[in-house]
Amino acid sequence: MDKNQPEHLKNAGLKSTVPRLKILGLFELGQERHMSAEDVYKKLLSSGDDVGLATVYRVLTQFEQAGLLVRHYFEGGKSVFELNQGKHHDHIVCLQCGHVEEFYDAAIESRQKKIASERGFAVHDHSLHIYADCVKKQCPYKQ
Amino acid sequence: MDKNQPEHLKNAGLKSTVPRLKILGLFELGQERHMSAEDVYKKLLSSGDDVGLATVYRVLTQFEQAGLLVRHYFEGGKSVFELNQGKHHDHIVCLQCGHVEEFYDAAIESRQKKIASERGFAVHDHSLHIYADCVKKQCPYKQ
DNA sequence: TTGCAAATGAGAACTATTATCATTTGCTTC
DNA sequence: GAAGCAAATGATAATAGTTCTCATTTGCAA
Ligand SMILES: [Mn+2]
Ligand SMILES: [Mn+2]
Ligand SMILES: [Zn+2]
Ligand SMILES: [Zn+2]
Repeated sequence: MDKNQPEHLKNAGLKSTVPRLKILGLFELGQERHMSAEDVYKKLLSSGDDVGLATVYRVLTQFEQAGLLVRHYFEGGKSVFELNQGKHHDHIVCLQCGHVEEFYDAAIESRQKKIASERGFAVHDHSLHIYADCVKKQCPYKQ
Repeated sequence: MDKNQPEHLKNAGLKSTVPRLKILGLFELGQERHMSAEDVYKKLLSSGDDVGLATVYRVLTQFEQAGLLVRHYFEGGKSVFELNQGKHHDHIVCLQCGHVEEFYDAAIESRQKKIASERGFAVHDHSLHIYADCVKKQCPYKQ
């Protein structure tokens, strides 16, 4: 595990507490890259860590504001978070199994900037979600 | 007002009822193109029409399933609906005033298809939302 | 008209999330 | 290391958006 976690928190202006370290750890060395608050909460519980759900929500929001995590609003109404690695990307979400795949396309990005500026908008950010079915892949829920 | 509304409903396999006609009317001749359930409910109330909130939600979902409306999930957690005019488009949302502008870009659309199919996904649909500030436009909330 | 399945409306229930507040914990200072 | 204290936590209440339940009403076909 990453011994610099307390530093990561300090650098972000957050004091190093048990719940924060556990949650950051889940993202830094977890197998799941995209997790909702509920996902995080359940993982903590099942690994015996006793963290309140309110704290999970609070910490996720703080991490987002501190730039440690990025939040996405996928369909379905719940926020999903992932480690902020400084590289913007967009997502393909499988409607059968929920599998999330990432992609980045410079052409799409530049078209967006162009379109927005032509129309007199100063872009803050954007979200591009492609909802699809895995056809060639292993999809645990589909066959 | 559109005298063919009952036909529109019939064609969609929905029987022509008072709440359905009122709601469809709001979208067909309303000034607001993108409306949430709450928006629709409030408009009905303020025009003296007594429709239950549950009915509004039910009817909006039925209209979506019937292909009369399209639903979008903008940030903020509430669904927004608009008349389905058969032309897919994406949205720029002003973070100051909430103004929504529509755009369509063939290059972006085809890049998306390409990316998804290269990775073995069969696209159902997608959403592209650009969050921005109106800089050249009239923004009632900004200045 | 009558009959009845379909639709509606009031309110309960549910889901995701935020707010409240008494208790606990991570530093700082002695 | 112990004391002090602001910041953080956790249990739970509250909120927002939406769906469910079920008794009553309505559209429409006979
Ligand atoms: Mn991602
Ligand atoms: Mn639109
Ligand atoms: Zn992008
Ligand atoms: Zn598009």
